[in-house]
Amino acid sequence: MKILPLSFYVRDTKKVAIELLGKLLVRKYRGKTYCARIVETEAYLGVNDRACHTFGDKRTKRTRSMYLDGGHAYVYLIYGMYHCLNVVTRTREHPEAVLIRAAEPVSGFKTIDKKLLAGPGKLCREMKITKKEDGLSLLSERLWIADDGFKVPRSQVKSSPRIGIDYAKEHKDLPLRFHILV
DNA sequence: AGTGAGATGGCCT
DNA sequence: GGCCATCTCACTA
Repeated sequence: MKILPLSFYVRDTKKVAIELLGKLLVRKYRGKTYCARIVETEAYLGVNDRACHTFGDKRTKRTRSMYLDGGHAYVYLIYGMYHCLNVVTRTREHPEAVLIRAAEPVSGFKTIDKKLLAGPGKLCREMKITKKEDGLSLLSERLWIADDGFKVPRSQVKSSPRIGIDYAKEHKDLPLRFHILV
């Protein structure tokens, strides 16, 4: 069980999005440890990607942590009631990130129902991830991603358009969503 | 099985 | 004031 090092995150965002599939997301909160296998991600490619919060180099209070170096968490509130967890990639000169859209429970959860963490809002709700974790290092004690040797053959990785970004005009159909085929 | 609406709040213009 | 990188439940068929 190897914690992913900084060098994993400071790379091409699309590559990171694909290689995060099958990795273990681990969260420690109030004495409990939640562990889940990542099965769906989306790449957000920074200042030139209309779907990305940093499109046009938009530096706001919300996007602040996207301008950290790779290996940090970017967490934001959506629809007033849900949070979304992103993994910041590349360097601070390239505000890009990977949205963790879904995972499957491995340990620490009340159920191992595969639907439990299917969706970015549910994942954050069940893993107790909120704005408090925004900007947190993924080499921290409370939140990290690990490789337990689980292999995902590239032939099992399917790409498709990203979800819920109809406003992104010419970028809305880019195949930047990745998930593991069942 | 598939569609539609409501909840709800921080942040941008 | 209006928009969201969502989820759930109620409704149709």
